[in-house]
Amino acid sequence: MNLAHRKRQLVRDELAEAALKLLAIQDFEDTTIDQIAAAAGVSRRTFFRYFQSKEDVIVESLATVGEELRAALEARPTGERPATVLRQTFCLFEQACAEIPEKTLRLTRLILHTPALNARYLERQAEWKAALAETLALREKASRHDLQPVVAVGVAFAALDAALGAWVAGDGKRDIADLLDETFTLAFPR
Amino acid sequence: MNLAHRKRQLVRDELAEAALKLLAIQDFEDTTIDQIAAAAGVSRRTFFRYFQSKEDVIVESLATVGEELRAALEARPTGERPATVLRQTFCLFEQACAEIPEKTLRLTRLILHTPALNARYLERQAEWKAALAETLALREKASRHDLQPVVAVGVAFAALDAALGAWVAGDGKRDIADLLDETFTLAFPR
DNA sequence: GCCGCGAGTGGCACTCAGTGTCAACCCTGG
DNA sequence: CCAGGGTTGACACTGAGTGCCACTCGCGGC
Repeated sequence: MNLAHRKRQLVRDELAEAALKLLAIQDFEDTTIDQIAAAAGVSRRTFFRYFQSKEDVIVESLATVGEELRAALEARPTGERPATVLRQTFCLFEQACAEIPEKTLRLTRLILHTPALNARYLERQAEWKAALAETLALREKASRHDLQPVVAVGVAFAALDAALGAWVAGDGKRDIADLLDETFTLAFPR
Repeated sequence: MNLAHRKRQLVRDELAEAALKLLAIQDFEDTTIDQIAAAAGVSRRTFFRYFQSKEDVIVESLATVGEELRAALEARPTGERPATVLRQTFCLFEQACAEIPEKTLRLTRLILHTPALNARYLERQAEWKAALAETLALREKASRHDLQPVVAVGVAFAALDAALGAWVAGDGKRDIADLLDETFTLAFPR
């Protein structure tokens, strides 16, 4: 049973890697699923047994981020002001950028510069926002329809977007942690 | 020449109206372009001469908002702080919500609740953000890579998103201007 | 060793979005 | 009357995504 599971993971990784290799030499729009499947040595039909769409091969790497963000937020000590809680929660992104910088940079640039991928990313981000707003509302004991947590999370993601945009614009030269510090200070003054 | 132009506009409106009528009775995903074209009395091919995609029939109504926002921002008197400038700029949305509330509410709910439409809307929003950030940067005489205007605009849209979300969640019962005041106060404290 | 069973796979056919092409058809101006 | 651009419908085609079915392979039971 565990062997079958690892075999599945193998094909999955093979497909994702084949997609990334193809996207290094041609545009996302020009890349067909037939090409990706052929490069991974499986049929087109099998591709769709692993990913729901062409975009998912790339964006799939963000699948677990939502739960990780929620867990990171819940782990923060009570009493911290929302701005600090959210800033610390976003340390999650710093880690990815620091551990494998060139791959993360390439992937981030790809997602931000490809309309179809950007759309899927924003879809994911909307889920993260909802999850974090809910968790933050519980934390702050806000009433159900209080807009404060929703706005705070939205502002935090505005800071994240600005920081990531500047990060790829500067080819990853500036430290993402510094950029996040700067945008958070601007977004949550005082 | 002007007659031909009005004829074009007629077909365009017919298609948009047919789409809205269909979406009142069935989901966006279940609605095919054949259905919309047939309802408007034209061929499928003609549909694509007026709209680039199925989503565009709905989102097309937002086509001019980008330039309108930019113009509204440029019209604000110098010396106003960014938070005030952006709040006043967004009065544009209040007008639409006030003039034809039930149609705007239906359209907004549709766009926010349909993944494909939401994706196109966010794409548009990204363009608006870029335009406003550029204009604001000129206004504030910020240096080219200053993050302040980008963050300010992002924060403003976080406030807009929260307000619009609450507006449709409350079925338009609460005044959108009040909601924007509330979310802007939360997003730009002091 | 054989049989059955479930999971993974490939192939095929199908729908639907979106695009290129071409012939027919206005309307308008000369 | 006719020559022109602009609009249209029909057809064919690619590519995304889905449903279906037959095949295979590894496994435990008999």
